[in-house]
Amino acid sequence: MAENTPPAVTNDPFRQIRRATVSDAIVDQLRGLITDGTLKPGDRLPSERELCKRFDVGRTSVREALKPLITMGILVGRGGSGTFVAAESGQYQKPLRWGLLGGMPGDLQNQDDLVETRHMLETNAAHWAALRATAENLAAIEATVQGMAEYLDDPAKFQEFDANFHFEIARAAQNKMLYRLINVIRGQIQTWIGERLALSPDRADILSRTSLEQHREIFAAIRSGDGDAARRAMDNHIQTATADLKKIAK
Amino acid sequence: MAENTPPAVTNDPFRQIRRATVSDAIVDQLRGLITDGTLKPGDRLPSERELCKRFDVGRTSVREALKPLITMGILVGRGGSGTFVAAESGQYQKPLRWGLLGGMPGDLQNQDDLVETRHMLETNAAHWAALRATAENLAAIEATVQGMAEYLDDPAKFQEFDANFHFEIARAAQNKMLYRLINVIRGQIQTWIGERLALSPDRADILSRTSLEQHREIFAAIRSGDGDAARRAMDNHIQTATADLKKIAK
DNA sequence: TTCTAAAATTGGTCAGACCAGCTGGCCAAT
DNA sequence: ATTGGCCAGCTGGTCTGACCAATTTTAGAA
Repeated sequence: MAENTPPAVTNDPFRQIRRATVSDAIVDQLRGLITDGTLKPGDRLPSERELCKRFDVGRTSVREALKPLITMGILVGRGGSGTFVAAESGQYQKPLRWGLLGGMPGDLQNQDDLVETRHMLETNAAHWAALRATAENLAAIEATVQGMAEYLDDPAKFQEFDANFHFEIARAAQNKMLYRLINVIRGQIQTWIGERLALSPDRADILSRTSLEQHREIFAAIRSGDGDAARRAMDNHIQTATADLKKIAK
Repeated sequence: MAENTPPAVTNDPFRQIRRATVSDAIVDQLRGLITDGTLKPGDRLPSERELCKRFDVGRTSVREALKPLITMGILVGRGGSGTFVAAESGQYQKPLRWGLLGGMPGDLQNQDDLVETRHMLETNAAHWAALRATAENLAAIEATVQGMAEYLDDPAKFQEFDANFHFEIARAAQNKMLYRLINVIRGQIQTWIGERLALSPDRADILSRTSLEQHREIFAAIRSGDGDAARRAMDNHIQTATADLKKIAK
């Protein structure tokens, strides 16, 4: 593994001197306003020209402060209308994706890392979901299972409910950090599944039926509050699903 | 948990339209050049004025493309010198931290999520490390254990080797994605440990001795290639360490 | 050759301008 | 009263040109 620059322990008393640039200071301030709730999702920021006057800086600096926040999905700029605080769900997706997958060539080893990490995250999510799921969580999960059953013959719809099933479990685990991770990694997995399935659409049907049965088992375990059973069920599901999809690749 | 906007399944035939901006296109292109290795860490980008001519756009657009990459730590701008590709470790640290911790708010729920996620990541890392550690990995891990033993009376040094112990295990798991996650989360945990330990420095000594013993057990399990034992040992270590630190908080 | 001071280069910032798209109000036609 | 077109004003996106401070390079002096 490359990934040098290990722990990077800095005992150096001569720290780096970095005078804050104007735009970075504005970034920090805006981030603070968002995290402390002064600016809530959907709120509209003052116009750039207005911010120039408020901060007493040039418009360049304001824009260069807004730009990173926009690129990372924390703000959204709508030309002609204004700049708005993005929905919370979008505020972490892009940086997380960049951080996890960024700078990594899409080679095979990487694919394996992805699948393995996903396995770890989702089995644990199932475990915690079994212990913590609320009534609403259970209802939401059950709804996705029913959706899958209903659309057994519509691969696109089926996959949609399949994905939602996993999302709802991640949500039921009541760990925001875990939810975010699964959300992002699941996105990658989903495209991978799509590629594989496109190779032999005829297989999709039988895979779906197996998958549905496994989802039912997972849900049953979660509903019964049995954390270990939920973990095992999810483990079993992911193992077989991954294996099946890899077989298709051949 | 807030985090609404679940899977965001849009069957709406009237999709959102968004025109691409110039700077975003440049961002994508630059990220591509970095990902595919055309631009390697340490490389110097053409000057902004040069990029203007290459892309045939205004300097504003070039700068607004560079700014997000700089803010996320993928590039570093040195005034008077140029803009450079950051070291690989810097390319995922900051984005990951932003995405995972969404600012840096130290609210309680967040802290629990952090500890729980860390537990999941590290126990799995130990498991895989036991199955995959190379001779070099084992040597590196052992070195950190020896370092801890040597600096039992120097809390700062001890913590440093402690942290490196966990980093080396993460590395030995041979999963780059997992390594990055642990790297970032460990950073947060480390500051948390520091805070707690500062509250009662006298406790540090006895905690260190217990910790060292547990590290030895983890290492032994990894060296023997027993994945389950390694997971249990790491689980035990983290559980007790977390509990002890939380007690200090009182 | 070595040292030093000037010149060129670079990122950071500002100001002013223009464009395309959005918003909201006004008004005529229905 | 509702609809649809129209227009003026505002907003973000982009471009240009300029200045500053820090750095790098160069050229000249020793």
